[in-house]
Amino acid sequence: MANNDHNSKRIEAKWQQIWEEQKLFKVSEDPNKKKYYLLEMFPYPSGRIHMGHVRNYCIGDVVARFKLMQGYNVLHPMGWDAFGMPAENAAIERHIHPAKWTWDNINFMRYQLKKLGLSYDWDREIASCHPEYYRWSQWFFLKMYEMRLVYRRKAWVNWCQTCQTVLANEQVEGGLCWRCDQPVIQKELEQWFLKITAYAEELLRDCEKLAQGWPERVLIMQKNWIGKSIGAEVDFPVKDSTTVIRIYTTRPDTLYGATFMLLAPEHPLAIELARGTDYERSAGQFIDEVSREERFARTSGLGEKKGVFTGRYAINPLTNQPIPIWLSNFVLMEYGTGAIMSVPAHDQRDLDFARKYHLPVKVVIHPYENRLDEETMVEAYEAEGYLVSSAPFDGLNSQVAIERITEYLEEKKIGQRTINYRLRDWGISRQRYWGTPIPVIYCQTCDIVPVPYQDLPVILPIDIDFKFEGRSPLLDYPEFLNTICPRCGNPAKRESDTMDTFICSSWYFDRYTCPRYQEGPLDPKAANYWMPVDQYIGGIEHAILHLLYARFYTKVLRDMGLLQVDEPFLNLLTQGMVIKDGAKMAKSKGNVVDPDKLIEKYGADTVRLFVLFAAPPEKDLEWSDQGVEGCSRFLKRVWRLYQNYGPLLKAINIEQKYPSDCPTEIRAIRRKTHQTIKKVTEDIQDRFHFNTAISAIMELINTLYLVNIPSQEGRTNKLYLMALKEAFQTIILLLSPFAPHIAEDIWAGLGNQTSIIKHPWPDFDPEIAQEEEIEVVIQINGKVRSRILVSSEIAEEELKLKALGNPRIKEFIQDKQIRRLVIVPRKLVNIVM
RNA sequence: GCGAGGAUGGCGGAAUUGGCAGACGCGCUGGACUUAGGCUCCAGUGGGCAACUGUGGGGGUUCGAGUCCCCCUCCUCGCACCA
Repeated sequence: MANNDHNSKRIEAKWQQIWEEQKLFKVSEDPNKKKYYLLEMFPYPSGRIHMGHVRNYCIGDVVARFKLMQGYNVLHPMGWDAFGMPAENAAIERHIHPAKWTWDNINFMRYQLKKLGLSYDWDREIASCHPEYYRWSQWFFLKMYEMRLVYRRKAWVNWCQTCQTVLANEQVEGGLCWRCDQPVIQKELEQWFLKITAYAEELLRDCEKLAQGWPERVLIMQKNWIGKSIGAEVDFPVKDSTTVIRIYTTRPDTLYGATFMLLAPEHPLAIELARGTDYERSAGQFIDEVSREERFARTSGLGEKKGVFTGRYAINPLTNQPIPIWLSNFVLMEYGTGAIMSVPAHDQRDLDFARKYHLPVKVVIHPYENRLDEETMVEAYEAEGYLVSSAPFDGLNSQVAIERITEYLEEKKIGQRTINYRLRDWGISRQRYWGTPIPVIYCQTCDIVPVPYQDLPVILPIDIDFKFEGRSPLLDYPEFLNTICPRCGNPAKRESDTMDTFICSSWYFDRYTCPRYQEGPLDPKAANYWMPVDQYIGGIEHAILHLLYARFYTKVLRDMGLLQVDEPFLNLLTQGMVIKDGAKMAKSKGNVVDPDKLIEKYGADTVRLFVLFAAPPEKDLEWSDQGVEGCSRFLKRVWRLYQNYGPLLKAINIEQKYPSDCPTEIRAIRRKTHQTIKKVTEDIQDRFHFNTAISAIMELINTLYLVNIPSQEGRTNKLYLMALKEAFQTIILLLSPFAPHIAEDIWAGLGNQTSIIKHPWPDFDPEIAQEEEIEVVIQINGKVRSRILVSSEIAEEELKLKALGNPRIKEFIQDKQIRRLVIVPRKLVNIVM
């Protein structure tokens, strides 16, 4: 038994301890080495590691170990995204203090991660709930306040009643809270905002820089989220009044077709316009009604389009004709100017509205191929065409007209070219306890006073009477709330809201470069040496939220002079989900596989190997217990080879040169060895296709099982043993990023004194890898009819003769006419008849 | 509706540049070892008795298509009144 089983528990514990004692993965800046910053998304300490984490971190670990062996100075850190709601929910449900719950989880999960044998520099570990981390989150807040990138305003916010807090737009998914799946309602609150919109253009533009290293779909999602649109703002005077209403449109070419105007019910002029008209009451009722509507229903496109007449008219500034002003629920106050001109002939939403309320439809653009009928049309014509009923612009192409009419508006000073973004400023206030306190003081005389830098961090009190209910306990904790105004010295109140946790994850990768730095948030030397992250690995679920915020922070930190990069993550790998029985592994579905139990049963090496072998990283991974068995079996096969021939091979010195007239069998072993190095190296570094890399290693093992195992005669054949040792040693080296413990143990067993990670990644010799004989396919009319073995250096002419001379082929050809002969060197000969 | 990705044996997946479809693993079948089972080792394994046929379906380009082009079906993901 002992011989067949490598006793994973023993050797894994042994090597993990040695790696830790020798601080093998500890790194520092070294200007003489090429740096490589490899990062996986840090986990939320929810309690236990799940398979998604295992997959994420194993993928990263292969890359880290591979780069280490290639001689890079590799930064590979780990930490904890430790603030957030689940800690409070656990507190409420189980009466455990969020801090205790969080730190217990961190300690357990760190222990779990260490059992996987991951190559982290644990000395750089950070936890975002630690005051030495969040003090700098507060520092950034104050700096951004100085830079006028932070502001406070009353705003309608997404409110989750279950979580008792505000959600950013990005955290509302289909009208439901991203965390608890409960409906989100609207509430008006005083909120702190970060001005991410100030960077909208740069965030959009720099997507181009990421096109090489990021998945296209992530960039598309980001671009859509930023939602740039180019158009014009146009002033419409209100009839019988001095008031002017400004609208935003992307289609100035349709201005002559505007037959009515729509205002958002929240528009400041909405109720004012209706005042004194016959429609005042119905308008008021309508505004009231819409305010109670769910935001999701209103913005989903599925809700009913409703409206009400204000009783007033605006003057179309180009036609000088009066058009009725209506209010409608589908116009949003937050976008553009909160008012639109309606061109029913050329906008489907407007057409639906016009037909419903019997408002006029006026065609101003005809397609080139036919004419529209405004009386009967049910589909708005939104595409390109030529202008009609547009006085001086008639006949113009609509694309051209956009430019011309915009110029005309600017000339007449009734409008201007305008760019709008869908992206809104980032509301960061959360009415929760377990988060970074917002470092602000409210004073009756001085109003809003930022906490002075020297008073940071504003410590989140831990020794607090936690009431275990939804309301933030800070609100009932006078020792925290009551303070002195730093400006006038009078009693004042602290802000009791905390920051959105996405703040923590927006700069943690910067802090890893200098985790214990005291003089400021970042040590410029370290940050500028390591940043940007060369490879970032994580789940696709963060495609918008986290990645956009992190990009935003990077640009802000650059503008503070703390960083020299524009983008934080050069390359991004979004790994697929772990699936079992056709569904994502989830507690609620009862299909979770516990990594701990698997490690207990098979060892970390097997678990690592399986999650890397079962599918390429970007695809979903279908869990298979039998697949795990297969990987375990493979490692045992490696171990058995080592048990049987390790001592023999250990004694062999492979420094000696192979003579040029090496026997065929030896050349074949060496060829396979070097082909495998080539395949594994390229699969890891060019494609991250670890599944095919592993299968190549399996092939080499299979080859060694089949070759003539050293008999008595073989034992004296030095060259043969050298080739075998070269092959086996190569297997161990190539396997080491995937299954590092068994590799390390065998490596030591082969007589090596230093860790395998210190050994350079093997190089392949293209000449040795080159096939001597290749099989060439002979086709007749594209169908394979025969195969011949030829020298890989065969001349085309000779190949042709061999193909035509092949007996089986001769039979097919007989005396028929050959119309064409296609020869693909080293691949095939196709005879066309 | 718009955008992106996908569909290959019984299963997970290979095929990187238009050139032998199915690497590797699982499963299955047979053999060896064994009192027996398991483990292990070896061999076989897309379908079809065969000619042949086969990468979701239909068409096309090409000497040659899983791969390129057109049309269609289904699946997954993202966005979805942003004027």
